[in-house]
Amino acid sequence: MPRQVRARRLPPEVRREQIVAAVLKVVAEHGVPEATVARIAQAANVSEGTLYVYFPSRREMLLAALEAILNEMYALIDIEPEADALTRLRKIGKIHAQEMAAERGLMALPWFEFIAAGPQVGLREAVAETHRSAYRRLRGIIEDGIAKGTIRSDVDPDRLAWGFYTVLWAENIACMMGMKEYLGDGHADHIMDLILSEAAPRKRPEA
Amino acid sequence: MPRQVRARRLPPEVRREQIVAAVLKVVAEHGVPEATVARIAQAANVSEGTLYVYFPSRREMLLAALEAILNEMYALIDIEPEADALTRLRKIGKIHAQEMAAERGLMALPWFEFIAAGPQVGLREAVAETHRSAYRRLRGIIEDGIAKGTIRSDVDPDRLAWGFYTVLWAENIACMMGMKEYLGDGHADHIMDLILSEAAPRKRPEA
Amino acid sequence: MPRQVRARRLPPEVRREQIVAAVLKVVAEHGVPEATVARIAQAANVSEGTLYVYFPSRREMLLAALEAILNEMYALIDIEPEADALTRLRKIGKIHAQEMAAERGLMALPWFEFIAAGPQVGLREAVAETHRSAYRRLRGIIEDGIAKGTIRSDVDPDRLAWGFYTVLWAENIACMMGMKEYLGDGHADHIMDLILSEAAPRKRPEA
Amino acid sequence: MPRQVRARRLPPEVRREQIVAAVLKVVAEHGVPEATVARIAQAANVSEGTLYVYFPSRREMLLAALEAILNEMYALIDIEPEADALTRLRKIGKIHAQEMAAERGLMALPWFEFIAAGPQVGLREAVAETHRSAYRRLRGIIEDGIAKGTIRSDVDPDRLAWGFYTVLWAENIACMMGMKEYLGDGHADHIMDLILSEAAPRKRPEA
DNA sequence: AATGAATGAGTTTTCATTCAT
DNA sequence: TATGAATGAAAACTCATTCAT
Repeated sequence: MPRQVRARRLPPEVRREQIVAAVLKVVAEHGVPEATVARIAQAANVSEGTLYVYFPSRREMLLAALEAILNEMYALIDIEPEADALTRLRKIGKIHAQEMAAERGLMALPWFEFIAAGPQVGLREAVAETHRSAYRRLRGIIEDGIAKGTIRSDVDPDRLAWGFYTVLWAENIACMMGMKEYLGDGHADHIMDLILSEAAPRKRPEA
Repeated sequence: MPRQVRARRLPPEVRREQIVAAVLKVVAEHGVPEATVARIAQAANVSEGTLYVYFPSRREMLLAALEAILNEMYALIDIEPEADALTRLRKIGKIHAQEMAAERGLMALPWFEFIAAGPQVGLREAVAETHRSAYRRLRGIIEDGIAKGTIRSDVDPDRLAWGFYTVLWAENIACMMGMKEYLGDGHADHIMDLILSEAAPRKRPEA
Repeated sequence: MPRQVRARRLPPEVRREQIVAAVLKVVAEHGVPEATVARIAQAANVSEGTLYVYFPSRREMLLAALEAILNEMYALIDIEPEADALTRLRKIGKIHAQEMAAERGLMALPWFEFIAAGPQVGLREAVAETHRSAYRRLRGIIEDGIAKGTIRSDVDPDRLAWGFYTVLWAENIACMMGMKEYLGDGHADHIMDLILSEAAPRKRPEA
Repeated sequence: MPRQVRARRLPPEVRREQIVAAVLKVVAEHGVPEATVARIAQAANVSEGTLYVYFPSRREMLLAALEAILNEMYALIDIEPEADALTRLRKIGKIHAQEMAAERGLMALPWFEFIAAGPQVGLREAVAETHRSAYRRLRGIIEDGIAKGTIRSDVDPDRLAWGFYTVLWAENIACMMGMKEYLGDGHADHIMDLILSEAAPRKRPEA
């Protein structure tokens, strides 16, 4: 007869999600190096031993959390899927900037928080892969826009996608360092406009 | 009970620099969280005790290394001091890009490697301050350019300086994650051109 | 990476007591400053890590041990609770003297062994508080005796209690320094008699 | 040409005294466990290396300091050497009590501060020997008093000397723990009177 | 499946002692 | 004689991982 039932028997998938959510919470609050299994267990309202029933190691827990962030990023990218490419890009950029400025949600958990484990733990490669994955999705939008004529046909999709990404990254860094002066004064927005205006079709490239 | 004299007596200043160099080396190789005093001591070829003769704590060692990076950044910014502002900015951008692509020198040790110690250690604030310090220097160049007429007078120096910084940051991130495709294909250069061309005086601001 | 299971799983309370016992043993043998966690772990036959499962710090281990000593002292004070006050005091004094002379049991672990951690650790205050606590209990006996007429009504309970305590302290010091000549030849007993005879009611206060 | 002359060449004996004084100062301030050679060197205004020119080890420094305390105790005992024995004892007791209450001078550095190094360092035995030495001197006064008739001839000098010592010890302990209530309210004085009145010659032994 | 007590290697930091200068 | 840079063993404490229950 157990004195206290901490966690009811739960479907494995649910339990896993519960743990992943806990990892994200702890990482957001304390950063990766301080995301100890003890803290994760507490946040997940589960014993430390249970974590190891669902994950072979702390590293795997972090990777699972990274994947969750990727999905969040996908969700952001897939916002307003019926709009034209440029509109979509602008929308994505705007929301990202807002999230960064507000330090809110998963987006405010900068991806490279995961870089923090050091170059040799192998999380960095995972982060890079995550970025590449999101990047490809983004470029898909651009290529689609070119095909549909909503983006100038002479635009190099790689160039535009990376330009877009440049701003996202800078926002992430600024968010991570708490540089309100960068996030708050629309500097990133300005660069974003500059980059996207290059891609706008018709007439002069400047509006 | 000292058993063995490993390192010959050295002028304190030299030894300090030796240690700082070791810190940078270890951080570059393993990242901040894995930059243990044991590793630093080994890299500096001194005992762990010796480290504490020169620094009161591991944190101070890291801060000293951060300062060295800042000085490197200053040196980069002060390159070609007699040239006109735009030329200087272009030159700084070019060298930074090269260093990042080559993963060479101190510049290739991305500043925000130091962010990796986790939000609670207080290194992040130090990094942010370092960035602000370099930023101000950069803006000084711009303001000087405006005063001398080599930069358009209607340019907002903050906007331009942050725009410039945006690219540096993105390059740093890409370098840190080993994203050769970003660094090698001139994507950052392109954004840099876009930003700087806005600031060029005479004629139409866009080519 | 746990290699070996040294200690079988035990009810937490039992393990805690086991550790406290180990602390007392080590302190008695080596003194507080040399009561290292390594020694305590060895004495308790658990790993050092296990100690920190039950106590947040070495200091807390020492305080727990101090509390155990206080309880022992309480037990001594509460001996023969139905006897009259003077008889009780005499009995307490006698047993204390015996324990000190025999260097036996917890009583032989002088309280102020805990003072030895140095003035800055803050254990001294805890020791003082422990003494005050036992002192109050002792004074309670005396006040009770006065109320019941077994102690002269003109006796100042504080004076008598501190007088009693004076002898206990001296015995402790002598025990700690191994001064057999003091403990063995009844010198403390004599002072104790002197002090208690003052408190005896009726007739002449003793010749 | 040395940049800064810390300590002029000094007669060895003077330098030794300088160091011993530093040890006492540091022990009084920080206690034995915290009396590090670094602190001692600083207090003596001498390099750490120099300490080892005059003493083979930290332990010897502490023992030398203990000896200095013994001399201080001798000086206290030899106060008013021409007075009669009881007067001398009363005087000694009074000054000791004052010093303890005021936490002043070397006397306020309780001897058993030196016990703090732990039972196995061998300082305790040295402390005990110091006490015995002072004890013998004290008993000499008493024996002298008996011979001269200023102390009752039926008094056991050992008993009286130890009784006297009992109070000194208790005062030391109280001082060490900061028990103002004991030191300030004359409790120790009272016991002292009790003990000494036993030794007063003529008439009844005191009421 | 779930637990959490137990582990021990590893972390940062301290400090008595030595010895080349 | 005097120095203080250098040492390394040992201190307190942390934490990912295991496994008997």
